[in-house]
Amino acid sequence: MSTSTANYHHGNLRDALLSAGLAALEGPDGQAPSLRELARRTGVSATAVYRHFPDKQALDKALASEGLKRLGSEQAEAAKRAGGGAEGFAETGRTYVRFALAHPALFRLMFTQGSPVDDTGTPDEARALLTANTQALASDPERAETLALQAWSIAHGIAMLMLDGRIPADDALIDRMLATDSLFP
Amino acid sequence: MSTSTANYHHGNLRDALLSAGLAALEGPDGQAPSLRELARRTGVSATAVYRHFPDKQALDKALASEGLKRLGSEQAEAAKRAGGGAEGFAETGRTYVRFALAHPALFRLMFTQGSPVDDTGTPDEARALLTANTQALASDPERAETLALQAWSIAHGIAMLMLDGRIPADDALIDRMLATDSLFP
DNA sequence: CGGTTAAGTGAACGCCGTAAACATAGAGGC
DNA sequence: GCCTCTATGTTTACGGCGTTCACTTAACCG
Repeated sequence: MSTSTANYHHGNLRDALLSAGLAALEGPDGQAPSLRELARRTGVSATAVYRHFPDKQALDKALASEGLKRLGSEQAEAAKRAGGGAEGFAETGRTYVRFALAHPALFRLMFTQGSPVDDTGTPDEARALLTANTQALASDPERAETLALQAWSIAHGIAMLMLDGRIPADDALIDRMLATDSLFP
Repeated sequence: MSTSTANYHHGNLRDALLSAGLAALEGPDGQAPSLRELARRTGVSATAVYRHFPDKQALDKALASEGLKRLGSEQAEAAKRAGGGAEGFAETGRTYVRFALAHPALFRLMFTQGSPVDDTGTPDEARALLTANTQALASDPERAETLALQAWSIAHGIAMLMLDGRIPADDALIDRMLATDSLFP
């Protein structure tokens, strides 16, 4: 009856759902929102979602992919701000952990969905940064890949253990644990 | 009718549920079992579970706690087999990651439930091993705790990234990434 | 303008965790 | 040996979930 019929054909439900999803993931509950809840918030019936995503997991993957994109750009910006090089690389690590603490539910979602490289073949920005940095910084190019995986693992481990409450989520502690000279000889 | 009335009062439903839960977590689906599914497998109504656990999360916590106990004893055994010392410590790290790969669903559950130190105050064996080893091995005792958290983080990061399919779950790769001399100067 | 199709709807299914009321086995006191 | 009490089960029911199905409606295209 009201003008709300104007958006019966919603215009862009897909984007609206993703925005609502990202917003919900930032909420205080730290819980991934249900499909029905998301539909409710968007003012649409639950089944309408299926016109844009084959199932809930597809929606989650889209959210995860957006999260990965944001992490990558935050890391790139942080590295640039630090002037690149070794200090820039260290900054990508700190940014990784801080991102996880700032967006816990999104960060979890990013990793419980399967790897996003399946379809395109090109890696996300975060991963590209990692390999580029380690290749530039490793003395022995043979060790570059191992170094990359080690650096990723320690940042990811810190992030996860802090998210899961096993380690205090302390900014100074992040710096201390990621101090490169104490880690890599 | 049959002798099945013999276990109407089940004897030890609590333990039966935990066994069924641990068995289900080893299953190929890699999914935590539902409360109802667990009750079904144990041959009992769903609500019977509530006589032994206040809610599903309590059941999950009990399963997680058992998982932590098993991880700790596997680590202790591995360290002893390696003769203790630095090599023993390194072995606890490898065991940590291998445990995660061998019991993915259980390992995940162990960390998505809150820290188990809440009630008793005494840490689990895995954690006790970690602090003992790092205190014994650190040159500077001030750095021992940082070293402990770094070692934990890298093992946990490797485990998680492998479980989530971000890094190939390769035994040789585990060894390479955890090689202590390449990590800690 | 009329018909096809993309994008919405509501009802229904079988799961889930959980609450409430009821039933029974077995232990302990008389 | 009975009676009662309590621990441990059962059935039924509720609301929420993801998903399927049959349907309506808006919008576009020839």
